[in-house]
Amino acid sequence: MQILALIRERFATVLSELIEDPKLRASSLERIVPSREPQLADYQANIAMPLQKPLGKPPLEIAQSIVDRLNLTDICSSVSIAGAGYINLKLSPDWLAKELDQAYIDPRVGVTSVKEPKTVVVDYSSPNVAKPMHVGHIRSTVIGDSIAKVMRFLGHKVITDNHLGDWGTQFGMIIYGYKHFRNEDDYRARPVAELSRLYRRVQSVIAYQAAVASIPRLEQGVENAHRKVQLATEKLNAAPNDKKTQKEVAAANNGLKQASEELASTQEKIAQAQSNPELLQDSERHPTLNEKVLGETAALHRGDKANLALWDEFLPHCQDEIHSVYRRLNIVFDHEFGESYYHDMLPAVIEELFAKSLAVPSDGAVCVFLPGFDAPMIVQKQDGAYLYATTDIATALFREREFGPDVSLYVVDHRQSEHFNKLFAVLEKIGLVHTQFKHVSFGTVLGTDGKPFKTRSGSVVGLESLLDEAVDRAWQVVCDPNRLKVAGLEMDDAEKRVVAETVGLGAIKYADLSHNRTSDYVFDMDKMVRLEGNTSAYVQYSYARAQSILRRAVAQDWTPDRWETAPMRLAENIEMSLGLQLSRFEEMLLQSMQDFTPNLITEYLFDLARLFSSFLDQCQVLKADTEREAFSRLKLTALVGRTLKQGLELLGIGVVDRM
RNA sequence: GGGCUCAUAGCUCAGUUGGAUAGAGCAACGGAUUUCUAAUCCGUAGGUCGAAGGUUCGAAUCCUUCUGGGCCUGCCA
Repeated sequence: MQILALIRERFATVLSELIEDPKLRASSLERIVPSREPQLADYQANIAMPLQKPLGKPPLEIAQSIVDRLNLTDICSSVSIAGAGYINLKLSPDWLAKELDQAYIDPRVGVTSVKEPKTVVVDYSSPNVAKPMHVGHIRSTVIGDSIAKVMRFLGHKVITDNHLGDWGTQFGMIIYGYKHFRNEDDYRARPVAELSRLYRRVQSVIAYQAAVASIPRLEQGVENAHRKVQLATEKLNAAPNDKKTQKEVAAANNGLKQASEELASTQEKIAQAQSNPELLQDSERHPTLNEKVLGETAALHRGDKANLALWDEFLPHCQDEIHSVYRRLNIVFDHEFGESYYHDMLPAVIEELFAKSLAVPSDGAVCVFLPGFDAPMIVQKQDGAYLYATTDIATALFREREFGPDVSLYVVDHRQSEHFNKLFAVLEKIGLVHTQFKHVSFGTVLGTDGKPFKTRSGSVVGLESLLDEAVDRAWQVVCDPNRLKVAGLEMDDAEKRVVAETVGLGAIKYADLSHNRTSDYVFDMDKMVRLEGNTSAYVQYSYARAQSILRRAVAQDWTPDRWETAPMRLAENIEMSLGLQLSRFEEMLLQSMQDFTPNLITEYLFDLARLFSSFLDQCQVLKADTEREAFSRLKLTALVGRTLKQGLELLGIGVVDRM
């Protein structure tokens, strides 16, 4: 149901008589929007004011001439002019009720399929398989999954692909660790845990060695910063009132502070590592470990039999682990073409780049220089190894052959935006002009300390235990015996488990999706499982209340077949508001996919749930004055429930009938 | 140095692409209940939209400058 589109059509016929310039007409139509002032209007047209100059008439006069020609009598109960020239529309409750009657008999709750479906590839999640998954992975996974679901629901042909990091340096780490540090018994008993331990062990030695190696550079940096401060201070003494010099001193001091802090924190890391005898011993016995690991990786890529055999052996275990997470999150991909899948195609990529005069040798590496970028895109290293940029090009070429997408989305965090800008520039030069590439970037997941989770440093909470914790807390709140008793819900343990799982996982997903994806977001378990306010639990709870009423209706013999065919009526203001919100479901979905912002969906669902609560507060459903009224309200309740369920489903969040 | 990005209520965040008096949630305060599930509803209070200019009918939103964070910046992904 697209009421806005219908209203715009009506305006379009009028505007074609008043405005000659087609561009001006189009921009005017876009100024017809859902009202920002629900008290005054349902929809508003802000078109008269900007036409003041082009038409050379006062806005109120323009607005009046538009209103005079408009034919909206079937749709609207009132069309009025207000303020500086706003045209305010109020929908007719009778007309809206009929539209909702139509939506009700539609399994898609009134959402039509797009007229021109596009083939859309969504690349999301894409973890490195050998590293344990952590909170940092959740954004790409949850946001990407939701975008894919919504696009598919809207009628597009969607292909999801989990671009697994199954071929990178981390395998060199595990292979090296396996060769030197493995505990055979542990490996046999629990391969994934052992591999993960090996990864961490190797990784921490490399981090330690890198920290030690960086000390001279950091010390030099502090010294340089000192000198800068001295120079700037002397300059300031010579000219105490020069503002530019004052700034220089401040900047120099700031630089010194930063350099000192970096040195101090690195020294602290080293000190911490040195209190760990096992790590020190590893480091002594395996100097320059990073190079050795790169050597193992290079050997793997060269086709070294032993390493390849190990890779073949490790990969299924690693995949099992991440698949168990996806199973739990209820996420299924169409494809999982990991990086390794493209390995054989990489030489051809380099050849093609040379053939098209895009690539040039530089400092022993192969680079693509691009206008507007300081640094080139490096596609082959000095040692001959390929990089993720190379793989990304190969992937895009493969997807072009295989799927021929109109749109290709990369749901990856914002730190890689420059990489994608370069990638898209290269792809265009190669000739992939048919596809619209888009980096759907998102902010960093921060800890409660406000600092980003860093894959390579410190102890990171594993994703699995995080999910466990959320479910655990959901259980404590939702399945509290006192609460269930008061609510009159008797649940066995099996039902409780389902409820806790649904609410707990929903909390994590919803918290993520409800933030504007472009901003950084603080992962705070305490807040998201509090189950109050703008949370998944509130929306899920509203759904459960709706189901409860429908159950009670059946119990008093008001089965759906009796009221489903009855006409809906939007008599009370709150019913009208609720109906209006229901009618905007499709518009909202289209809006949210315009720039791929799922937070519009959570916002919509939260608003819908709140309106529903107000409705239940103000209107009796089962004890309505007349049966006719009760039937209408039952229908409204059912439609709210279905819309909530459908909306949550598009976010990858489930519902339960009782909670 | 260059580039990207962010700054909105005490806290966490929205803000429909430039529209009317800047909105929610949490926290605070005051009301409502023999509940169709109170995980609720209604209300009060809380703001120099980081700062200063500019663009125009109109700016949190656009342009410039400044301040302060975050990120990226040739051989990780």
